[in-house]
Amino acid sequence: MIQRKTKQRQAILQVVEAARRPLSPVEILQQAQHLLPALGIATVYRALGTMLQEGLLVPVDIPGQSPRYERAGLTHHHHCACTGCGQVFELEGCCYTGESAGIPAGFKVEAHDVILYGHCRSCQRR
Amino acid sequence: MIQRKTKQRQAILQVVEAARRPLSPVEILQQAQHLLPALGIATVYRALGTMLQEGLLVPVDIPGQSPRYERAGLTHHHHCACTGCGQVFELEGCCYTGESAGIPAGFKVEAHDVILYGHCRSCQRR
DNA sequence: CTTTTTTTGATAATAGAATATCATTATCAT
DNA sequence: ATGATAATGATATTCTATTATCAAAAAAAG
Repeated sequence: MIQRKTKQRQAILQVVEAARRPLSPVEILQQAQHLLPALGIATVYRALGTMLQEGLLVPVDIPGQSPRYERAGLTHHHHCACTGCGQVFELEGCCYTGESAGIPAGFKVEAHDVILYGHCRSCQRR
Repeated sequence: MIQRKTKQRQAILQVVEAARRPLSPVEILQQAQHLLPALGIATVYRALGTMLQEGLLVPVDIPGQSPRYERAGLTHHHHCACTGCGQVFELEGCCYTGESAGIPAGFKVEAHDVILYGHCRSCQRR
C-alpha cells in the first residue's frame, strides 16, 4: 500500500497530535477544516484507518460513543468522560494493580481500561 | 404508565436474574425464547426500557458492543470481556481508590468503570 | 511539463441497533 | 364472562456511523 503525502493527511495528523485529549472522527474533521475547509469526512475515516494500521494512532473506546483516537506511544494512562458534553479527557498514570477477584477460570487478562464519568467544569451548572 | 404482568416480562426478568453475567438484548431474546418461542425482539426492548425505569435492571456498557443488562442491587463490581466470543463476565469487588491524577480542573467524578479484556477459556486455543 | 496512479470529496449505499406502527391478543377490573 | 385498554409480534421505519463509488484533482516519477 503506497502512501502519498497529502495536505489532508498532514492536517489530520497535526490535529490529533496537537490535541490534549482523544478526538472523535467528527471532532477531527471539524478541527482539521480550520486548516483545510474543503476536507471531507470520508478522507478522515480513510486517514484514520491507515494511521491505525501504521501504528501512528490508537483507538480510545468509550461506551455509547463513537470511538476516539489519540496518538500512539503515550505512557500508559486512562480517560475520563463528561456525561454532559461528551468530551473525553486524559488522565495520568494508572491505579490498576493487575489483581482482581472473580476472574473466570481460564480467562487470560490481556488489557484493561479504567474510565471515570462525571461532569466537566462547563457542564456543572445544569 | 400501567404495568401488566405478562408471561413475556416474567420470562425476560427470569432470564436476566438467572444469568451470572450481563446479557445483551439479543442474548436475552434467545434465552427467553426457550421459555416462550414466539417472543419478539421488540418486546425485549420494551421490557428492558421499563425495567430500567423501574430500577430492576442496570445497563452494563462495554465499548464497541451493544449494551448489556444485569439485575440491579448487586454489590459494587466490574466486568471482564472476552475479545474472542464477546461474552462479558462479572468480577468481584473493586480496586479503584477514588484517586486519579490528571483530572481536569472543575471535573466532578460521579462514577467509574473498570473493564478487563482478554480471552476466556474456550477462546484460548486460537 | 506530461504521464501514471493515488487520493480526494460529494454523495450514495450499507449495516446494525433501536424505535414506531398497527392489527391482534392478553390482561385486569368489574 | 365482558368490556376497556395495555401488551405483543411482525415488520417497517428511523437513525447514526461507516464504507463504497466514481469523476475530478493532486502527487510522484520521468
